[in-house]
Amino acid sequence: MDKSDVVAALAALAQDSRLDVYRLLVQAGPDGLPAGQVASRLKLAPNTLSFHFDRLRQSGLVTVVRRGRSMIYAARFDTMNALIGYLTDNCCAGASQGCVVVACTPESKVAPILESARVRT
Amino acid sequence: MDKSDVVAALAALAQDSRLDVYRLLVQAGPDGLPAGQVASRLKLAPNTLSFHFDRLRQSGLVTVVRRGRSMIYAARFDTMNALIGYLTDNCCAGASQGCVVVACTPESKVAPILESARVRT
DNA sequence: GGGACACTTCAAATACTATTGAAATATTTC
DNA sequence: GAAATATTTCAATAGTATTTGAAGTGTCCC
Repeated sequence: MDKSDVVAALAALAQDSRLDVYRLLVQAGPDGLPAGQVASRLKLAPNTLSFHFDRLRQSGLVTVVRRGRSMIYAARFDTMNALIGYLTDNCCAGASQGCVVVACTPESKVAPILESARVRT
Repeated sequence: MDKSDVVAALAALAQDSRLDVYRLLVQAGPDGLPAGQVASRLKLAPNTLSFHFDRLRQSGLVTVVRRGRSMIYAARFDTMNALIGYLTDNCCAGASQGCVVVACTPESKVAPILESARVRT
């Protein structure tokens, strides 16, 4: 993850609605949520939400797959971990004081859908 | 740390120069660096840098104290930890899969300067 | 106190971001 | 295939951020 990716991810998260969306997806876990459910929970207009999802997707923070008429968005934990790693990297020039690194690696409970699941990153 | 603080901190970090500045301060550790040294290392105009420091300070990511003619800026590790905590909070609805939380709590090697050290947060 | 040094503040120009309403696309159901 | 559902794309507008040059403030040293 290079600097421009990090800036893009931070910029994506640095907005009220998107931060809410992202956190909702983080809490939802690897199986994600359909766009409509995010829209209704957060009371966002579908076109506005679509714009925000796009930012999150372009910056690598979420993935999306189509399932029927719905678009299922899910948080990318690898990106979140890389982001945090970048921020805390070489903290205090590597001094030994308690700097623990985060690692979120949850697993999906849903079997991967192979045919209709073309993931757009 | 409430949502608006988190958005402010993320927005502060979501900018090329500021991200560089912040990381430099994180690596420098709790004793910080004088503004001029940051300016020369990152090749930034002093007024531009001052603007960026202000953003970082307003969002609680850095502190500043005057030492003689210099302004010493330092990263606030408590804010960084809170920020990361917010992002990873309730990850996967609290599922038990390996979600470790970060904690950076380094200590200064410099004895606190009591007279001239009015910290502006 | 006068000059040099280290930074900050101000004002103006330019560029980016978010939101809205209207129209378009993909998928399912009848 | 037409209607309904779920979501995206487009165009316009209003608000916010970054940079630059010029001027200002606080501190040290003679």
